[in-house]
Amino acid sequence: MSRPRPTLAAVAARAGVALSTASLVYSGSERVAPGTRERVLGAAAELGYGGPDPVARSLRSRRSGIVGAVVGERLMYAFRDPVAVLLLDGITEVLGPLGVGLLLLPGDRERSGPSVAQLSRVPLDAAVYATCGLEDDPALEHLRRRGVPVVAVEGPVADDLVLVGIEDRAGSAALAEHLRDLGHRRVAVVAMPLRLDGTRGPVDAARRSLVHYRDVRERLLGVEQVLGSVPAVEAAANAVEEGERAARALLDRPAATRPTAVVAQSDLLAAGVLRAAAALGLAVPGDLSVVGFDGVDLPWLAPAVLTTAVQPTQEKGRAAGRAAAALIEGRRPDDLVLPVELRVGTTTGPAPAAR
Amino acid sequence: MSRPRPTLAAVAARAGVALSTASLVYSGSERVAPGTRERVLGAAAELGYGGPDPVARSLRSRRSGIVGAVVGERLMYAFRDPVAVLLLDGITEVLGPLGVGLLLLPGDRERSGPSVAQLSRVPLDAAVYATCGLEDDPALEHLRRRGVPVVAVEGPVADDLVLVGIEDRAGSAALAEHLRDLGHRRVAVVAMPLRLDGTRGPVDAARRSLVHYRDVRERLLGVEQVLGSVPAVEAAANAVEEGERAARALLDRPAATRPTAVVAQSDLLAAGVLRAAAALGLAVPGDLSVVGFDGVDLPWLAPAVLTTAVQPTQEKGRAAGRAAAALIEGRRPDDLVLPVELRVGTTTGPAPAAR
DNA sequence: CTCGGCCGTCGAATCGATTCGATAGGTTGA
DNA sequence: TCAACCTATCGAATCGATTCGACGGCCGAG
Repeated sequence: MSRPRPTLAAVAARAGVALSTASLVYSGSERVAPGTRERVLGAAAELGYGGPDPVARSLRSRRSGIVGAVVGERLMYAFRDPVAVLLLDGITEVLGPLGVGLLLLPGDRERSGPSVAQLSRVPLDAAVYATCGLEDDPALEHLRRRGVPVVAVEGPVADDLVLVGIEDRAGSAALAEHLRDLGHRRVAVVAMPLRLDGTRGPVDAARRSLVHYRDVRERLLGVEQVLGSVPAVEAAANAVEEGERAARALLDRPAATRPTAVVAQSDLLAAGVLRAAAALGLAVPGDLSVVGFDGVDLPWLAPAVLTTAVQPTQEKGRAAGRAAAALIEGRRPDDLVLPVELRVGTTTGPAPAAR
Repeated sequence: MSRPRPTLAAVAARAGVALSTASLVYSGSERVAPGTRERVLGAAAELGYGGPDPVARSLRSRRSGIVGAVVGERLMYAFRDPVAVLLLDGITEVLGPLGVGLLLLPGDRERSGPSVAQLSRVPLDAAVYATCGLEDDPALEHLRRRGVPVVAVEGPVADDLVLVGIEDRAGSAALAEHLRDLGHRRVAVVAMPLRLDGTRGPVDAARRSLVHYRDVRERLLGVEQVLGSVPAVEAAANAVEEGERAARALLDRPAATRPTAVVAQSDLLAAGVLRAAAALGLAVPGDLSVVGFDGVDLPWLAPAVLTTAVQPTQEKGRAAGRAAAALIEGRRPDDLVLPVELRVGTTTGPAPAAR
């Protein structure tokens, strides 16, 4: 057991062939005689040889078969978000059959990016900024120097990155128009975190200027483009409880000043808003209309159907996977922006008559 | 851009030192003169050298800094389970600071294990069977031949694996005792999948003998050990909807033959049972008591508090991470079984009087 | 003034494979 | 029968670092 693992050289020696011939057997070359092949495979079996060492193979072929997924915060938080999970699933769906594995690169408690120390020890063919991405992330600079191509999903924008995104702004605008057409005039936004520092509460101009996430900024702009400036409350995380908390701050006041509609920047936050509304005894959509964003499956919302902008999350993941695969092969794929679709559910209705 | 990346040799040449000296600089050795160090670092900066190639480094050091996480099914299913997410989070919490990355090894549609083709291309220092693990998984055999040490969390049991688990049986037995003490005599089980083949429905002896998951088997045994043989319905997946579906089959019948308590093998399934009960107009715990397992945070269950066996999921993950780290260093850690704790909530009560 | 020791640097072997050009042996056509 | 060709196998260079033993020069001690 503690014996050193046999190498291909040992196998070749045992089979009585040259190292290069044995290698040919494993690389599936046609140019090796059936008898020889069997002899090599036989020797390998006898020695308990488990196949060519991936590291040595990578060294020569300049390819590790590993793509890094930068998820930006602790897994337990990142994966609470169904969008992140679906996205990763789409990526692996494409990469898996190609024999490429996905390496998780979570940030730790404090920083939002992965540690450069870890990054520099891991052989990456490409990296995907999956759920996050500060535009001044030091890890990004490191990847550049290493020559690791990067796909950014809703992430940082730069010329040397391939971008896969969705119509955040248009989708948000469509939701805002829907509310405007229903007569809503007092509309508020519950925003996803503008940056990962645990801040929550009303968003003022100063805070507003600190937005680090592209999708957050775009979704905000989409609403403002239709409704003008609207009050916004930031959630400390993209999670149901945070949505509820933010919504309470917005809704726990007399009807005359209370918003008649809330635009949550994600379905998760919208679920929280619905819970807050229920807790405060507000009827949806009678007293309050609520919209989300993403179109994720929230089974426990039933029978309510959330009005939201449905994005093709899994397809976005597949696109990111395809982009990474292309980059690995040395191609440079085009940026891609996927459409979102307005889904009108049962959580929006005409604005209550002004009193 | 398309220029080949500079190598350490190029940096050394530029700095006018030997390759080995340059290497010393990057390996943080004390035995290099400050002036030399600066000259090398300066040359590296000028050339845009991003640090030593991880692959080459791994080849020599026989260490890749990568641990594989076998999650057994598609990510989108695996990560719907909060237990899986928390477990992985615990693992990365330990491994991350050690500079070790976690590589996801999902199964594909059909097989439950990762493909050997993928496995054999990836440099692994160790592997963790995280949420799954067939005892006859071909991937396991492959890892053995490759000499990759394996940590099994609730997974396959074998002498050459390090096991990290919880008191599945005792926890289940405690739940069963709780129900027995409350006077329940007609108790049914909603079981997690016995194996990953999409089967759902009543579990007969034949099916029962096919159980491939240790935790499922143990939890079943725990209940039987207290209550004797009880009817069980298998869910096709560990998910809320599947729990609901299984529970409907169990509960949609006259009160005289309906179970008065349901033991769900996970909190997710228990949530489904609660939904089924609500849909059928059954009061909990008046008409029906429900228990789960895991102790995960299900915010949308509020204000109900699920009676369940709370396992230290995250600590289990940390333990698995520590075990993997130990194995990488050549140590052989002991198996570990963590305790679970009965949490009595509001979903269990005295059995309804027999009519 | 000289010798032992120490510190910083260098050479060379090594990790385990891939891959291309070369070669030996056998076949085929003229 | 011999040249021309194939084909299966082999040798050797290569990927990019790490690491250990050796070496040269500078210092202090005798």
